[in-house]
Amino acid sequence: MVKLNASFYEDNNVLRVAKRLLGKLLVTEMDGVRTSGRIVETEAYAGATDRASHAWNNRRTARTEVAYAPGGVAYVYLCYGIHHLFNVVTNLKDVPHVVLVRALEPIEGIDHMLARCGKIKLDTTLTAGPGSLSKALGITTALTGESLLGNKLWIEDAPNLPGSAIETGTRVGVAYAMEDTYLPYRYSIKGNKWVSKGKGLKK
DNA sequence: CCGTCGATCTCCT
DNA sequence: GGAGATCGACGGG
Repeated sequence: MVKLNASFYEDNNVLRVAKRLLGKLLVTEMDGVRTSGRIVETEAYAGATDRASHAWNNRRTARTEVAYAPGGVAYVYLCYGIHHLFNVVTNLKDVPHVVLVRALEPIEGIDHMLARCGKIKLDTTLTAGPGSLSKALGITTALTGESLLGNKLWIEDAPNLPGSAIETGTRVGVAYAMEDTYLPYRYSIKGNKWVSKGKGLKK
């Protein structure tokens, strides 16, 4: 399997990256344990011009500074004080576009993932949802800023899906974003059972 | 099956 | 002080 390279992440179209990430393999390897899952759901956050983005209007805080790095690093932040949400930084330096990975289909190291989550049986609660998948793969805010070209956390290539296999919708939990609430920036693999149950708002 | 609520960090969008 | 790119526990029907 081939790791996605810098040029994949430095693409200046965050929507294209979000769609291309569907079907690819998100891998972590820590303490000799490899776990992975196929990406089945993503959301794009278009930085300065996107009111749903933490980096709207080029806002810079300690938390979001990493989103301004060149594409190809992890942006992991704490949501509701508890959940670690994994995002892929895209585009060039100083353009804070990111893709939130919202759901995975578990592939490798399922026993390790279950153990991390205190679960016995495999079901969709393991990795359907951005907080859940981070816990299953052992992703925490300690990994924010980590290169996706390194050996802890990376994404392996897979063929791009045809447009007909991709479901498009509105993003989950962004009702505060005013005119950007209804942007069609959520993508998932049509009919895949590992997609999260989160509902985007309808216009 | 559904609605409610608590957890508890960051930024006030 | 309040809300948030969330989840799971709990109680009622």
